[in-house]
Amino acid sequence: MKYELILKNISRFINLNQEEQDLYISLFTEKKIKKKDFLLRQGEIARHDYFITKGCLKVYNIDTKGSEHISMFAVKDWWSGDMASFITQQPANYFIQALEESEVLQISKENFDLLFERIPKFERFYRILYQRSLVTYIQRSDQNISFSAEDRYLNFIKKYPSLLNRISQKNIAAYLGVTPEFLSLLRKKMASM
Amino acid sequence: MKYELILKNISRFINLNQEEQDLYISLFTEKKIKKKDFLLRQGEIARHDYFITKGCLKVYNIDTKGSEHISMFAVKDWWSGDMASFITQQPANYFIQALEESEVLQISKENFDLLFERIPKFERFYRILYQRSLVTYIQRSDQNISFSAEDRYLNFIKKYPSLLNRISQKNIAAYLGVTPEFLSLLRKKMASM
DNA sequence: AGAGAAAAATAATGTACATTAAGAAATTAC
DNA sequence: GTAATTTCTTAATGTACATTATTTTTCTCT
Repeated sequence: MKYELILKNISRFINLNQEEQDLYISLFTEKKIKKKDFLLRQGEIARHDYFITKGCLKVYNIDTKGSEHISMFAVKDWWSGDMASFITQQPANYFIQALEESEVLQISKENFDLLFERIPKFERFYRILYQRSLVTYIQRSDQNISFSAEDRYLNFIKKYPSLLNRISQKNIAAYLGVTPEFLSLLRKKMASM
Repeated sequence: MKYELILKNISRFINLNQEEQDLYISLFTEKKIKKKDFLLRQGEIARHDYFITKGCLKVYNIDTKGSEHISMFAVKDWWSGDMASFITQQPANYFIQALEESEVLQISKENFDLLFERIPKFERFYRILYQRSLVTYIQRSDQNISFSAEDRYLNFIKKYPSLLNRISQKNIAAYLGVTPEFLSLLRKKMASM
């Protein structure tokens, strides 16, 4: 069944009875996205938060010089969205674009707010989810500043082993924060060792 | 009264009655730290989480090459700690050291767990607190990879205006991820414009 | 207040990565 | 299935920042 994956994801941190499960699922709608289509663009308001059930998307922004920086890749069983924009309902800083034909479950801001009213247990779920994400992002923010491109590439491979041969080097470079030219050079150098 | 600050901090997101306030405060103990003393060292288990009521501390790690990288400065009215170690009770990656004579309120892991049992509202408090921190760290992790040292310096001044003349350039450099020599050069260059 | 230690400034040289440009290989589109 | 686009590779040159070393300034301790 379609909602198994999201219910299993939730059950990592909280238990829901049947009634709660039904209510929870009723707050989501399904959405299919074709390759290269956008869930969100910089400047729009993020009306939804997303749970990925199939495919792969990238969350990125374009800086003042026009370069693209990928903040995360969202794959099956991951949550994604522009949290700042979703929470504050201010214009988004990020684009979310499908790298493959993908499927997501989306929840609107209204339903997200409703969720906490109806099933307060979800405060706990998100407390723990955010706590874990925080640990990851604190680490990543430290690593981005102190690790070489080669170290970050090795980390990328560890973190997203399934993506290495699934997405373009151009996108990997944009995630690492280097030019595609330099990544190409790096890989050549690493292969020769 | 000593606990006004922390109660006011909490009240940003949840309301506590008198009884809850008393219980909450009973879970903390006060601690004074002399300049240069440590609340935590890399390799130790983080037994406490901290709320700063006075002074200034730095949270940093030492990488494999021996360089120091400052992850955050903790000042009055901020929360601090090594979250990964505190939650998992595994060895810490971070040092927490006082840059000035400081005072904190500390809560133990046991009391932190107890808090959620006794006053479930705190799930909500931390859900919102972590949500906000996440937005900050996602931004910072993106900026660390795409911004120049000069941009990051300007951001530092915006984020910590009170610290600019309070802490050494050496520490600012370790926060920015550059050498003190380069920061000195940067400042000279920026002053002459 | 004065000695010693730590921080900051300056400068020379080195390195990781960017930029630009051009050709080769792989994808996409009709 | 071939043209058109996009991606990848390679190479030359440029730049932001690191490293090392020396001197000057500021802070710390008793």
